[in-house]
Amino acid sequence: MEYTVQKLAQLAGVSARTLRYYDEINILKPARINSSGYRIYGQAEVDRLQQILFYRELGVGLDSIKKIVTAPSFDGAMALREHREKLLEKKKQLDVLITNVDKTIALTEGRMKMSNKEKFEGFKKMMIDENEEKYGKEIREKYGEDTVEKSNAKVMNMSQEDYDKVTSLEKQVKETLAQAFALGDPASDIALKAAELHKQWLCFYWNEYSKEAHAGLAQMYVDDERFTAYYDKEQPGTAEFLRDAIHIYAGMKK
Amino acid sequence: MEYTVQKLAQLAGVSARTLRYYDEINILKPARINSSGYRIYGQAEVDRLQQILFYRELGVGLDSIKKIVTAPSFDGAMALREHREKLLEKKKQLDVLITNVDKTIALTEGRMKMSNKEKFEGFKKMMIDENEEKYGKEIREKYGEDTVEKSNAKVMNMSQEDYDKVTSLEKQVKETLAQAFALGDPASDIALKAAELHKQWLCFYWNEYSKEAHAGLAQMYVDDERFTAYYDKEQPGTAEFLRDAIHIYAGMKK
DNA sequence: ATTGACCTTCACGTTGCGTAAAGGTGTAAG
DNA sequence: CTTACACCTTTACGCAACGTGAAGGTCAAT
Repeated sequence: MEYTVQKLAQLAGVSARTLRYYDEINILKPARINSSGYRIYGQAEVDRLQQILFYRELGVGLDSIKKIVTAPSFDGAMALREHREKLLEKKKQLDVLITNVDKTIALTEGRMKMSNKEKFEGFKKMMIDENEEKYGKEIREKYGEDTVEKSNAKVMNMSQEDYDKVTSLEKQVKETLAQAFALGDPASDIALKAAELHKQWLCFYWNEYSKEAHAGLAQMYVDDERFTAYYDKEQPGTAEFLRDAIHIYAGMKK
Repeated sequence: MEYTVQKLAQLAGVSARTLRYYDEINILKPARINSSGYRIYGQAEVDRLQQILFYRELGVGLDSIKKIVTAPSFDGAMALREHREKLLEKKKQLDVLITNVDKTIALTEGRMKMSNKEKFEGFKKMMIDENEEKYGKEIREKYGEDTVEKSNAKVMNMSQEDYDKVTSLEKQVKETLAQAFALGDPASDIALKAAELHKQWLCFYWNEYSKEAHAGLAQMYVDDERFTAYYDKEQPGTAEFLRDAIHIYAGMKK
């Protein structure tokens, strides 16, 4: 059986252009060229194309595929193992990305208007963490502890104070909330104190504060499992308790 | 504070070329150009670059970033949700790829020389499954059942019989093995029958058979958790039992 | 005046094809 | 025999996001 470009393309489910390209880069040459200059492929080429597509399906680059299919003695397993590592790396990166996107979505969904500054803080922190992980040891060995510390401080120095404040507030909210939860009354002074601290914390992220928005966010803490999980981590029911306290604090429960 | 390209580049951890490119595509213009034609960036540009890098870190394309940062009223959350979907898709694809690469590695590691034909069989089956999933409904509605069936048959007809045989053999091996395992003796007739069937099955993948290789593969079933998991799925210990049976069948245990 | 480290604008290379453009070929129908 | 239409060919630009020179101007210090 012999095939022209179009026929083979249809058979294999690729475009004719792809076949011409494969010809061009010497990865799949036609069996022969007929008198009119048409590319004619035979069974061997069909088989070879299958191989190529097989590896392509695995995400292997064409140049690597070339090595694999042109040199039959080439260690395909090694190439695949290397490729596997790359895939795993990519997947890890994707997981990080998805997590971050999730976080960002969670923030924007809460109608929080995170200032650019804060956005960058998180971003920089992320970068620092990554740099630490990747190059931390190497750099520390080369330049000593001090330089690294200074470098990190420099990257972070823009509003380190703000960051510290918000972190501290977050901690206070959690502690106060835990105490209030132990008492069990969302209308108690300490519960309202927790709500107040939560408002302060919130004001680091929101440009304008309103009782309605605050109450809405509190409700979302209960409705959205991501937030619920965060608040209920220590004590199940905390998210609900916080919502009630905030609703009372915001005067939403009459 | 004002920055030249290089300074800003260093501050933000990108290349000067990147900044010039961002200028070129109108995603980040310098605050002004000085008398010598140098790009001069100010605080606002620094902030904007942070935004850009933030989204870039999330894997968002530059054109999408452009929309997000140039139109402040643009729904960033929606863009992010869409982006999230893309990421999840990619991840799923990656998982499939990794699984397939794993399988292929497992095969080559087992020194199985899967013929191209068989490789392609698997490949085609994969493609058919995918096509079915994606377009099956649409195509069926358009062309009716028959056409689809014929089309699938056509793609598969190359060695459908071989495929059927090997599938049937695989089933027989599993069943015989289960029976033998219930008796508990890897030297029993039925256990050796399972080993024999396993050899037949194996011969569909291997070009040449040797007792040593067969025994080696059997050992790998125990050593490599991927295989162990496969054989132990119904009854834990089956992989080990099969290894013993094959070793006896191959005359490796005296 | 001369380095050397900056800056500028082209402009080509990367990957895996898609997509015309401009023209030749094969075959069936009018 | 012409016409139509589907197929084939080569050539070449376009895509994303820059990397990497090349050729030449600028700035500060020596």
